[in-house]
Amino acid sequence: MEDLDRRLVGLLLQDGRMSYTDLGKATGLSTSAVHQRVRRLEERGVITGYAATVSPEALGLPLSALISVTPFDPSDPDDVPQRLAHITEIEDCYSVAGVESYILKVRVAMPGNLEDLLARIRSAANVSTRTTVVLSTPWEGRSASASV
Amino acid sequence: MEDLDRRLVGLLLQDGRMSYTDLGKATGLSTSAVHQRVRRLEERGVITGYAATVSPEALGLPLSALISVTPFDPSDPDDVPQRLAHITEIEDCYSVAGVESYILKVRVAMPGNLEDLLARIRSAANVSTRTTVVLSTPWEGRSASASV
DNA sequence: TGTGAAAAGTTAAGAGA
DNA sequence: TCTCTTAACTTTTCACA
Repeated sequence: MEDLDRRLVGLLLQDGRMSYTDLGKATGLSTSAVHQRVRRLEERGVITGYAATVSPEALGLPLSALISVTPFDPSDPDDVPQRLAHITEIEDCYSVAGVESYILKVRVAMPGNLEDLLARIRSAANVSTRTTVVLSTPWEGRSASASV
Repeated sequence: MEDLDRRLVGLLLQDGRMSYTDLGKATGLSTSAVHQRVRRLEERGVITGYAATVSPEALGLPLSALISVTPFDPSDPDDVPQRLAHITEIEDCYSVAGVESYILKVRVAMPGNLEDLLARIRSAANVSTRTTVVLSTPWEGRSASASV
């Protein structure tokens, strides 16, 4: 990928609503050249979409936790992600190389909701869980990709 | 927060570049009413920004890992996040209630870079680390906030 | 909080190098 | 792959309910 494309991606990571005109000013390209390049980045799957970033606290979800998930029965077919997909509190789901099989990141309003959520996770996927509560978030979503 | 605001936030989580005109059509509001509401959501800090979402693989960072961080010397002043802030590979930094003090999510190009990164983390913050490699990501960034 | 209207700015698509 | 052009659309601001 070209340097110009990298710069466009970097700018759009910082401000996903930046206009093609401003992207052009920042890169020295014409508006339509920017437009074409961004469209190509989208088509190639480098840019997969655009999203508002919201404050979970402001939306009433101040409590985050990381949950390690281990299947009870290792002989079960491993369809844990599918079994958990409908649970909207689970923001991220990683399959990992560790003592656990999966690590989930969840957000809820308060401790009672976390208790309830854990019960739903355990019964939906037939797993045991180990939960680590997040006390504070020095930063999040800083796009390591920005370093590219 | 009102139901209309929730719907606007939900729509902008899904498509952060949606026009005010289209947001108006989706909510039944006039363009300028949408504009005012979105501006207020931004001012109140509910919407904190907009970002392109990119594929880390397409950017050449296919290897993710979760790193548990524990200070060597518990009597040290705890400024681990500040000491790590300059390391751009660290996408998320959580302070947690567990045997470890922090959990980091990082992205790198290949195993060698992970080795190098761990050395930099340990020496920058005077910590020990325990690393869990991510094998696959069934989903990520699904905005639990969408459930609001 | 909302509306509608008008000016200023942006996007999208095509022709041409 | 770039620029330029032009029509269609979107944003922004304002007066007013």
